[in-house]
Amino acid sequence: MFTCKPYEVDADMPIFPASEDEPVVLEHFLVEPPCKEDWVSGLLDLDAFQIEKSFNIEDISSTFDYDQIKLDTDAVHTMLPKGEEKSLEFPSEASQGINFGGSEENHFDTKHADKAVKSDDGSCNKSSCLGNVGLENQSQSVHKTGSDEEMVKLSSTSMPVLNYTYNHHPSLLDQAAAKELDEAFKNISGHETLLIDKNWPNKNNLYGLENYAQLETSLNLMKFEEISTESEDKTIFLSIVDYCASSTIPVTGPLNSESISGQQQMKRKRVDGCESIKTSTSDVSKIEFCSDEGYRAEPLVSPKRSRKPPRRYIEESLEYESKSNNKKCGIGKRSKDRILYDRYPKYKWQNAEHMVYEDDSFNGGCIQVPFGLPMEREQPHPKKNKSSLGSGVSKENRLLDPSERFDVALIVESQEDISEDECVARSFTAKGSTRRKRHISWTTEEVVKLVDGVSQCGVGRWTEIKRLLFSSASHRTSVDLKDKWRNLLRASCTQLQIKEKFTYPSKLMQVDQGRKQATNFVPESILWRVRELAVIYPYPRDSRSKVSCIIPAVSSFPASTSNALVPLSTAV
DNA sequence: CTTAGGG
DNA sequence: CCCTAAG
Repeated sequence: MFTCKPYEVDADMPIFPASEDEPVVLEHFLVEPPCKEDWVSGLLDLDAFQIEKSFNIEDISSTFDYDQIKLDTDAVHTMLPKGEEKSLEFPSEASQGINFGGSEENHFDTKHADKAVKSDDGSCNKSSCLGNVGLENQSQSVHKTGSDEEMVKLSSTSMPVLNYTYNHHPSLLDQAAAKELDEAFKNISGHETLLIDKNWPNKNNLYGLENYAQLETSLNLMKFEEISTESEDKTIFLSIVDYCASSTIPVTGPLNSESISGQQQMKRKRVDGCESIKTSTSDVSKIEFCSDEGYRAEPLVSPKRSRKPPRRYIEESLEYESKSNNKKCGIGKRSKDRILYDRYPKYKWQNAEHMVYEDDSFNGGCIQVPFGLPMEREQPHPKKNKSSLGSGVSKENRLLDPSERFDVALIVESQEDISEDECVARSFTAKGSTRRKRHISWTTEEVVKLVDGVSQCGVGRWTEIKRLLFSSASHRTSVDLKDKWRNLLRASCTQLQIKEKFTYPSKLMQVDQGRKQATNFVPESILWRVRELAVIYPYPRDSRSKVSCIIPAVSSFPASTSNALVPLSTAV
């Protein structure tokens, strides 16, 4: 409907139905603001401009918007009789106001357009509305000054300049308004410490200054023609729009994509406003064109832009929720955190990335991760996720249970438990968070199977063994097998070594039997077998060394091993 | 992805 | 069990 045309085009635009003056004026302003830099130089103390105070680009964008809004509202409020305030926010309202004519004064921000329209529309307003005209003008002026401030802010951010601007049009500004503006400015921008793109001022200030000049011109115009005529209003509006648009441009350059997106938002809003306006009068539409152009004048309308929360952010928050819902695990968050922290002190918690979320910059409406509740860190390597997902159920049963460490023996592995764990695990692993897999102690049967598997497939062929013998045991991964084998190897080594200290025969066997019952102590027979297998299939390195140590022992008990081996493996 | 190895 | 490196 209303396509925004670059304002150069506007100059040529045939679109000015209303009064001839307007086009002229518009052209005037649009094409070339009178005495830009000279004027600017005169107005601003360039020296005062401090490069150090250059802005944080991001801040600029945000502050910019905010300021505008704030300024508009505050200024208007102060300036205008009560009841007017309401209209400020939305163009639609403004348009209505325009149509009805009565309440138009109220709609400034939406802005000048509204005003202009209104003034155009209802001539009555000016006369009848008190100082409506006056007010409007004032408000406009205020508004402008506000924008001026912004300009200043953009350019130098130095208060002196601001003051200067205020003084510059004392007549136009209500002091109270000025104060408020000032305060608002301070509060908002708050930080004088600004960011610093040292290049920024150089590049952009001129531009801003130009705009500023334009503004000034418009202001002057207003001044001179205090009794605002429609054309004037429009011109003013245009100039302002112009200013906004042009001012935004330089900002965008240095700004990153974020700012751009924000501007887009603003643009959208602006369009809305324009539409509403357009409905009211053709003149307005014209104005709208000017404003709409490729540049975004939005800042006038748009509320403070809040950053879109990063995707990961959202995910995390969601995950957090899901976690909180997962109470069934009975895992206190605290304990979880503690364990996690213990386990992954380095990259899970200390990583600065998460700290970012605590940054103030996300104040806006974006989703925040609760500070007190550290999110689980995303797995550094995608590998983890993949493995858990890829191997199907293999790793899913991750449960973070502090008790797991202690009462291992009490946990009798059962498929039910596992499945339950799986659910839990999935929710957690979705994010790649690393939950420690629930400890499921190896049963003797499993050990035997493992040993059998090793004897069949050989050491190191863990995936194969898993496929053949542990396909049903989802909770045992090839890695687990490997680990277990290693443990068995060690156990065999140590246990047998210990054993050697005793007089060989039956005594120890009995002891082992007793232990076996208490804990899941691996039956010696199995250990023997393990050792034998270790000899046959030398386990990579350390096993070799171990085995080498052990081997003599094995050789020393050849009979027992051979005896125990066959029957036990099969029997157990 | 699979193994080997260190923790 | 976890994590990482290496192939």
